[in-house]
Amino acid sequence: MGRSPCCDENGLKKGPWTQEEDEKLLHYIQKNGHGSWRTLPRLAGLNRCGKSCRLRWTNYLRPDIKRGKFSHEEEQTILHLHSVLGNKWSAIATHLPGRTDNEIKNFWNTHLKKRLIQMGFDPMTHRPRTDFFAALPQLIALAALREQLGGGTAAADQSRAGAGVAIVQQAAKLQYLQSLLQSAATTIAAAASSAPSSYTEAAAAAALGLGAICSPQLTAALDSSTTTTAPVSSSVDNASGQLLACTFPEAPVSSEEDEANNQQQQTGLSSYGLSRADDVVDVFACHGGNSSSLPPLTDLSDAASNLPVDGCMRSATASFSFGGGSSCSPLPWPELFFPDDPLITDFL
DNA sequence: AACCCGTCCAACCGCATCGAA
DNA sequence: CTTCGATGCGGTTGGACGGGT
Repeated sequence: MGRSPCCDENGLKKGPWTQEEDEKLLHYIQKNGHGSWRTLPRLAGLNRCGKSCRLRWTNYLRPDIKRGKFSHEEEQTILHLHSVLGNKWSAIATHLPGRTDNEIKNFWNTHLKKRLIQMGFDPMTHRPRTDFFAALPQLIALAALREQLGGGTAAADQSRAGAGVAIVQQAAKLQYLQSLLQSAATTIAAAASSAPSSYTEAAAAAALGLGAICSPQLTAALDSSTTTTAPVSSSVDNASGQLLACTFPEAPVSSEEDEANNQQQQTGLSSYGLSRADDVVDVFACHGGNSSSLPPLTDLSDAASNLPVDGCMRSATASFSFGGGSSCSPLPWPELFFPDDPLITDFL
């Protein structure tokens, strides 16, 4: 229970390791193994605490350490495993031979986390963040429009009475809806274009779904290159929004399965599942999967169950419920613009 | 050339966990 | 069962470095 006092001891060197120290440590471990880290520094002739020696060995000197940039596959593995395991860096590291937990942690904090945030994903939950401000320009414009059209006094209303005003108001409402939907679809498509492939299928599918409502052109553009029965997860090409096949080379299902399942159930961490087929794992498992699949990582099944049978669309759309949950209104303050319109209110 | 700022990453710190006494 | 030492793990820090102004 108690804390190790080793690093509190005075007189022990701290800070960066010198080449001489490295050589001593490497030499000793190669000859004797590390044995007890506590006694190792003394036996190896190092003025360091055992903890520091262990860290230096595991993170730097170990001969099987892989150096250099993370490959795309490694990135995908990290993203996926993090969505399942959370910040269990050591557990994640066991699936990436030659990579240390420290290295993965650093890579996550400096690259992947930021990228997810930029894409509008919550890096902890791997779910889209609610961003009310995305629709703010439309809200402001519509508020101004509404003010002009019918937001004034009763007298003013009377003076504008007539079918003409009503028609214009309806047109404004429709414009508002289309504007918001278009904006959402475009945002998703843009996010997908810079996304790691783990995320792009959901984004593309969600954009497709929204596009179907608001923009036939966008829908056609996305749909023409979408293969809804693709056997593996897909990604969206940066330039064109085309869906590209992308396999997932790790098979991270292991002893952590139980823990992962628990975590999924507790937090609804991810919008995608995990399935296995001949050492190729679907990042999204949105095409049916098989019996060994982990259960869905999302608690958004309500939203998903209302959608077409296509599994991909289901999981993807579930993950892109813009309100941040199935029970929330996906758009901010609908009552502001459609106070008396139950249809619109329900829709929103 | 000097400064600023952001990024990267090795290393540290402190808590958690495990196992032996 | 309790205590305590050893180790593991995750969060955080701080220095090196590079690019921009």
